[in-house]
Amino acid sequence: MQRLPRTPRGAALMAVIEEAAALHLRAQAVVEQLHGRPELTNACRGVLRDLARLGPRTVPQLARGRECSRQHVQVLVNRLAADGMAELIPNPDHRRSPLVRLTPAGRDTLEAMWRREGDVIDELPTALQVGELEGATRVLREMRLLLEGARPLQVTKEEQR
Amino acid sequence: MQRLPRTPRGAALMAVIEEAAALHLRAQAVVEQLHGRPELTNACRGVLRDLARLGPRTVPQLARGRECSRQHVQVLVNRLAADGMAELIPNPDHRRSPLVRLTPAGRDTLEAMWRREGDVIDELPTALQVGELEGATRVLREMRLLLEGARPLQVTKEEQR
DNA sequence: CGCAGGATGACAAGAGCCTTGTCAATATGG
DNA sequence: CCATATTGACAAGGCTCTTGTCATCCTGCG
Repeated sequence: MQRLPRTPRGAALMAVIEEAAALHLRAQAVVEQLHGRPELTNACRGVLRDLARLGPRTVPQLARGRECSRQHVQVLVNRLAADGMAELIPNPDHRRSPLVRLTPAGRDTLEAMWRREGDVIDELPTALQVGELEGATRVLREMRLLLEGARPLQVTKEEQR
Repeated sequence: MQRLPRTPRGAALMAVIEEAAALHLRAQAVVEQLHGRPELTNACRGVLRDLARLGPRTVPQLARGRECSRQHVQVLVNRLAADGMAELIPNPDHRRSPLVRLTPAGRDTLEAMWRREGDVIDELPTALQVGELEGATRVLREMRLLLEGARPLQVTKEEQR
């Protein structure tokens, strides 16, 4: 039973992917127990982050940016709205599709999350140098772009059925 | 609204985590469409990989190695057994808890998966050097170990209720 | 302007992943 | 030998996400 990239470079690429996956899972676990259960679910937090990063957006816009179905995003947004984390405001460009905006409560929640995460990150006792970290980041980004390759995007017409 | 690690190192660590997550998701998407839907689901593939890596194991052993509930792993194993990918063989050390072992069909399936993945990896057109990749792998591993910190493990007694 | 076709919100059914709780049968260790 | 723990099986339920369907709204084209 062979580990199958056959070139040294292939093996090294595979190792990076595996470690990236392991780190991601571990980081997610840390984040999970950091914000505890009671707060928002993972997917909701993702939408919240998008709203903070991108500003008010309609549901379909959020869905496109997230590469998942607009119906699902709709559910998440409705949940956030019900929880007072987001609100729907009139959209001057579209009467049927309101803009979703963070409420102050949503903003506070997000900032508390970021503060908790930042605290953990800043206190990690590591000897890693900023230069090494930047090198790793660059490698990871390049690999992601490679894997994105010629990716199709932006279709719609209800995703071509 | 601030991105909150306050030190340069914190920001660099955060960047690595974010890129690792992005790469992981992208790699998962590639793998997903590589093996197509008809085959096994993601979780089943994970168990299959564990079986190949670790050899015959009981369900509870698999669950502990995977940090998820034994009940869930049981379901996955039952599914694999039903699909002919794994088989249950008598366990000399435990009459009630059989060992789960890959069948030849399971092994073939796994090897086909690895071959497909290896082919994609080996053919990525990248200028990244093996040394850079190894550096990135080292950084990622170190960060994961940092985040594992003093992690509790191996509790049981039905997970302390 | 009028209208066809696309976009949007809402709802539903369903798949996959995972958890906790429970139960009966079996192991284990003192 | 017996209390305690483990194991397999089943159930209920939550979260994430998909696809399909509808009625309604919007937009662009003629």
